Amino acid sequence: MKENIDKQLQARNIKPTTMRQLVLQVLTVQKTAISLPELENKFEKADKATLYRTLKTFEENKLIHSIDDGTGSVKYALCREACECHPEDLHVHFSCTVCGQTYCLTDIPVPKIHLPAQFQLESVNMVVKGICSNCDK
Amino acid sequence: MKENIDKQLQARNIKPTTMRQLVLQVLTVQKTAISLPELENKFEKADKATLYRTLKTFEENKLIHSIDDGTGSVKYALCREACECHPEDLHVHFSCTVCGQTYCLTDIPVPKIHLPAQFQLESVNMVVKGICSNCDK
DNA sequence: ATAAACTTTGCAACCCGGTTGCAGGAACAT
DNA sequence: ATGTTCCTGCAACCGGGTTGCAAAGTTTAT
Ligand SMILES: [Mn+2]
Ligand SMILES: [Mn+2]
Ligand SMILES: [Zn+2]
Ligand SMILES: [Zn+2]
Repeated sequence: MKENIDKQLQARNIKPTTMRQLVLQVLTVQKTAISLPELENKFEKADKATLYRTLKTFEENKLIHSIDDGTGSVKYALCREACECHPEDLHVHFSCTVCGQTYCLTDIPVPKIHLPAQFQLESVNMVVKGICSNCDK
Repeated sequence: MKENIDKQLQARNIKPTTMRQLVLQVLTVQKTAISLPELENKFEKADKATLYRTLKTFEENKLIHSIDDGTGSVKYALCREACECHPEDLHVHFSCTVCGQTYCLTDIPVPKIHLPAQFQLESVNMVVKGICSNCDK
């Protein structure tokens, strides 16, 4: 497992420090996207700023992507191995209004949009809000 | 003009106080979506809390809709006259990474998404980021 | 091996958008 | 006129995010 973690980091040109290994471990176990405050709570004693910068580093190197789900805190989730976070790589996200979980709908690509003349697309954030399958029962 | 402002308020069952008339006036003139801090700056001396509650009232009564464009502050824009903010009523938004303006692309409806089983849709926030026609020159 | 240079971490402080409690004032109904 | 409800202004607070800085750790050059 540790092996794998380090490989992932190296594949994205991120030096495998202890802190980064731990954070990536959490992100790997995690099934839904996680916010900075939530990440903080996963550790007994961890510094917000360090975690913050760790996430920034991960994001810059496209190990993770961020989702603004409108809940007030940005969430983060692992990218697929080959992801370069280009517009074609993007998928839809789902934010549950009951449990607050945010899901990567990796099978659902963001639909192409035909923009008005002279508008240039760089990226898209598409978040569906509703009730997730866990809360639907 | 004042006439019109009051009519719009009454059409949404909002009592036309001075504050509300002024805010709606600003929102009507405004061509792009506006945030609470930006709205504050449109007035010499205005109370943030009052403006905040005014926007909330407007939103609850579907006179305006909110857009979370990921810039850190929620933006607001007028709804079309008949808008009920149902999923079918929603349109795509565009946030310019150069000038920071957020546009309502009212002609571009949010594409229908086929969610996984047991996921119930309530609403959608779709924001395209890029360079707007003004900044494209 | 030692020193210099660079990177990462931890702590504290700060910024800012958003939100709430409360008291005074305006509008409305009786 | 009196009571009730709604609106406004002020102040304080909250929480996520961000930064400066010095200590600790790592890498590179001598
Ligand atoms: Mn995702
Ligand atoms: Mn809009
Ligand atoms: Zn749920
Ligand atoms: Zn622009």
